[in-house]
Amino acid sequence: MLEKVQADRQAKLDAIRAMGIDPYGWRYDNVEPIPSILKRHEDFAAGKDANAEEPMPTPARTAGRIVLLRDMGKMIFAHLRDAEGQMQIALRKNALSEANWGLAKLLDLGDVIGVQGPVQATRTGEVTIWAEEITILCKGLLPMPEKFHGLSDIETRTRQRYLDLMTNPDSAARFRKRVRIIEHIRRKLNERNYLEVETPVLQSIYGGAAARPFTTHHNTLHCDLFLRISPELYLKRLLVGGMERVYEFSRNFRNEGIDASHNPEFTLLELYEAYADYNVMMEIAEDVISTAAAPYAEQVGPEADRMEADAARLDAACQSADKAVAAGKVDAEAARHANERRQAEAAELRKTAAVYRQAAELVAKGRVALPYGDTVIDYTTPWRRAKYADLLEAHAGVKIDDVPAVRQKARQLGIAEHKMADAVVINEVFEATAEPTLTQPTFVCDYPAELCPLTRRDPNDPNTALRFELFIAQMEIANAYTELNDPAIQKNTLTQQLHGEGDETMRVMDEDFVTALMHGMPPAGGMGVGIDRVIMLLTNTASIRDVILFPLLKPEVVSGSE
RNA sequence: GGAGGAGUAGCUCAAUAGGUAGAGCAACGCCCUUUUAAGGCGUAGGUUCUGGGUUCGAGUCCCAGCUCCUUCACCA
Repeated sequence: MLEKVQADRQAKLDAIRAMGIDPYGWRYDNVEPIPSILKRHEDFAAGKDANAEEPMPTPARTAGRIVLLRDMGKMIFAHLRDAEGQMQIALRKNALSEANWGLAKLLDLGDVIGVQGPVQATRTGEVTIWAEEITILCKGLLPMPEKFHGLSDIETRTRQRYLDLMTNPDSAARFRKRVRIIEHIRRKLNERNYLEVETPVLQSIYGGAAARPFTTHHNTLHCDLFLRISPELYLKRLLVGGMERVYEFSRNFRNEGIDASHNPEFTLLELYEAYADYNVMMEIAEDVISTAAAPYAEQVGPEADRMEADAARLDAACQSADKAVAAGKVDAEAARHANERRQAEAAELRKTAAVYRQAAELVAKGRVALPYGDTVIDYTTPWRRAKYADLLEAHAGVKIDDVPAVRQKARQLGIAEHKMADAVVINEVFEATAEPTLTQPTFVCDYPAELCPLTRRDPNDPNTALRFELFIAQMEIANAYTELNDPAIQKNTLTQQLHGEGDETMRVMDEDFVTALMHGMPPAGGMGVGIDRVIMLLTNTASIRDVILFPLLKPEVVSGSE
């Protein structure tokens, strides 16, 4: 079947070649983005250009992929989709050259073409390019996924992301948002005089985090190397060198489990600022994320409207299907099945719309609110700052320095505490009791010092480290320290290993890093921000795999490759 | 690694009790110059994820495996 479609398309491709046309096209200049054409026409039609010289209809030239095709014999309507929009084009036998019309009749869904012609609305009001000339830019040999439902199979959408992007505008829009959010963060940091730097992915000593690394090998150097689990120790070396404000959008690799919020390779923004501390990092985190969220908060209300309208449309489709069944035009069983699906989809839409509506109400009051799953996150600054010890006491009912009580609580929670160091037990209890409550943006401040080998201690309390983690929607979003710059203490904490931290996440001594500190690192604040998770939050996406273009999947087994 | 779910035409999905595997879209042929998921008539299209087993007969039941999803474990 697929072979037949492919053969049909190949035959058309050959026919195009026989006409002396290259079916794979060439450079095509002066292309106007489709949203721009639509906007131009809208402005013109609204009379904003009424005194302009431009004659109606206005000319346009654009290019895109054919995503809808209605061949009516001597006239063909098609929809062209480009990177950010979609519009109708009309191809008419009378309006095109003979060769162009011959080409038009050989077009298929999925082909990429260029079009030129006047823009004018149809009788029913759809803005359309009435083509005077078309150019084939690329012939597709394989069929596109279905035009209405698009591609929904999650595995195919991920493995063949190009199909997801070309058929699901929502998915394409999400990845564009990702790019814009990262641009926004970069701009914000540059405005603060930060330098974007690049540090090694291939490292002979891995550090800066507790995680299992991927290992690889360099052939001519005859040595094993690790893919970085964190850029931290390199960025701090730059502080020593006098680069006072540095950041890196750092792809890190951790050889650990995969789930909805963990991908083996992920993007961590790490930044370090000399003469700052973790309080400065809090301000930066708040500022950068809340201002990134702000433009999307404005769209929440309209999106709720759109979802409710879609749900109403599905209801209407159900009713017309019922009528068709009553009139005996449609198979009742098939209609019932289709209606069940429509109703389920409508119910889902309304549920989601209700959350958007709730967020929109907050936005109307001047707050920066976005939906995430079935809750609303309020990003309005300042964000809550809470002490680790206070949260532990509030949610676990134990004081942080009452170790026997903490251990008893751990046993109640089913944590095998007897082999764990005190600090590890405390953290287990914290994760089980306090973390699930952290839905709204919260800086959890001042961690047990033993857990934080790279963090400076509170001068008034050596058991407390000046560290915060930022939680939003129960996810750990950022992790920041007032950085430790005393080489003697640093060397000491790197050699300690806590019981219960896991054998394979050994702290590794990096002698050169300690040497760097001995040359003097200014006091500094540093932070890591889980960029993929920030994107998840701001795009209301439940799985990290949907915000990474090509997340890791197990390779498909090719038959006969053994 | 544990538990649960899914895998049917290129795509989106059906198949009631174990009894000839269907529909829409896409494709192919014909008609149609303002259509909107265009429409009409017709044609073709299947290793039901893979491999075993039970049975007169398996998409359906059993066993093993593969991939994906959810969840738990793991996870700075």
